[in-house]
Amino acid sequence: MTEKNINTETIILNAARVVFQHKGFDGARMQEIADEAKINKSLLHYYYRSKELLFEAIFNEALLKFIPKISIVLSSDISLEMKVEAFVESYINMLIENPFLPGFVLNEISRNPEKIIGLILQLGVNPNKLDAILQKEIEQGKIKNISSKEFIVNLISMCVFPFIAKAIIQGFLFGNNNKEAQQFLLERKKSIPKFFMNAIKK
Amino acid sequence: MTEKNINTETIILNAARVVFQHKGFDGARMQEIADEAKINKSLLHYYYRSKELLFEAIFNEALLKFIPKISIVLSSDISLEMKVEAFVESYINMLIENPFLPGFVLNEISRNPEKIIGLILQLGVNPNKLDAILQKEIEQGKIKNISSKEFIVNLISMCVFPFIAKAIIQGFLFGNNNKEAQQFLLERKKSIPKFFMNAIKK
DNA sequence: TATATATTTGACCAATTGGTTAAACCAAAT
DNA sequence: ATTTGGTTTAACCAATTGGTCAAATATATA
Repeated sequence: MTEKNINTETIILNAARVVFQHKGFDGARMQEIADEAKINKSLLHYYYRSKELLFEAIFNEALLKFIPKISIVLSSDISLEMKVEAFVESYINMLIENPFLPGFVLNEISRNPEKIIGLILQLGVNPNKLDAILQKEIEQGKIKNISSKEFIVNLISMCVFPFIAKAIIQGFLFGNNNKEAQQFLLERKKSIPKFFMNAIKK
Repeated sequence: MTEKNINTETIILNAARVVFQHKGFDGARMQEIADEAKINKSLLHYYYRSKELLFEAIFNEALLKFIPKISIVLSSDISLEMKVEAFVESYINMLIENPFLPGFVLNEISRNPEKIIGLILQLGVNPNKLDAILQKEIEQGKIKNISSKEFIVNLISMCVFPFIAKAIIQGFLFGNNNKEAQQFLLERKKSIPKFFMNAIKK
């Protein structure tokens, strides 16, 4: 009972994840999610009362995965360069496993910004820690003067954007060759930290 | 007659642009576009036979604006650094005027990649020119070794991504202070070229 | 085994939505 | 003034969609 229960719920969530991430809230159809899960449509409403609630379950999970857990990397006792390397490596690995995540999350946020304000404040990211680290490095003359905001926005931009724009990059720069485009994304695990550290090192 | 004709058509396009860019194809309602244009819904179908056709008109226009016209900047007779500055300046100006453009275009592309393959091939971007320029600079020892693909992807990532992620950046880094976040985007016209050139200069 | 409880299904519904159509309207030409 | 052409509207329609409900089925409990 409980096991079957959990199982069905997982099946539903997996199906909903696929459909919502590909089509967005407006484009997704409850029937399509039911088909994907190979269950009756009514069963969706049995476990999640409405499309809204089912979507929220998927979206919250996606948002948590999308928000990089920088603090873990930051608090480790390694050089800034290695921190950047470790962050990019783990974040791009996540993106390769969840290529539709960024587009999905960012799109739904901009479609409904008010809804996530609460979630964001709840998560409570503190840029202070990064601020302190950067300040020390700057004072020691190791890196150029850069704000933590620029630092984090530039780094995440270079990691995430190519995944959002993969189709267009693949079309324009790789003659629609999927393999080459995919390889390009992979290699960025190495090229981004190199590029990034060159930009800030003194 | 003709004047009125053109006028109505423009009114419709303006209304459709607003609604489609905010809600996407699936989220947009023909009735809402009609309301925005303050006309009868049937009139939409009189000028554009279907939602699809009206959407295509908006999307093609948006795609053309979104694809940076790099060649213009590239062919001018100024240093690479100034080319980068000019490109970022003009591109971010466009983004400030059309903040919803990137999310709209990229989202609809990833929702329907096949449809734009034709458009892309038609536009025919040639990275060769940029390739040649970079190669020369590298040989002259002015910049580090970097492929034109990395060059263009990194540059455009840093320009575009913050606009797609504005809501989340504003929430996390600026305590939902719109003005500060907007100011941040503006200042990137200067900070991106500086950061970027530091990364590639030798 | 019999009873109660939870799960799954098929049939159905009300609301929404893109689209159609015939009639009304309006400006210019005759 | 009447006709003619394109333009605009109101009423309507068929299909889709999220959601409901009662019946059926499986599962656990007594």
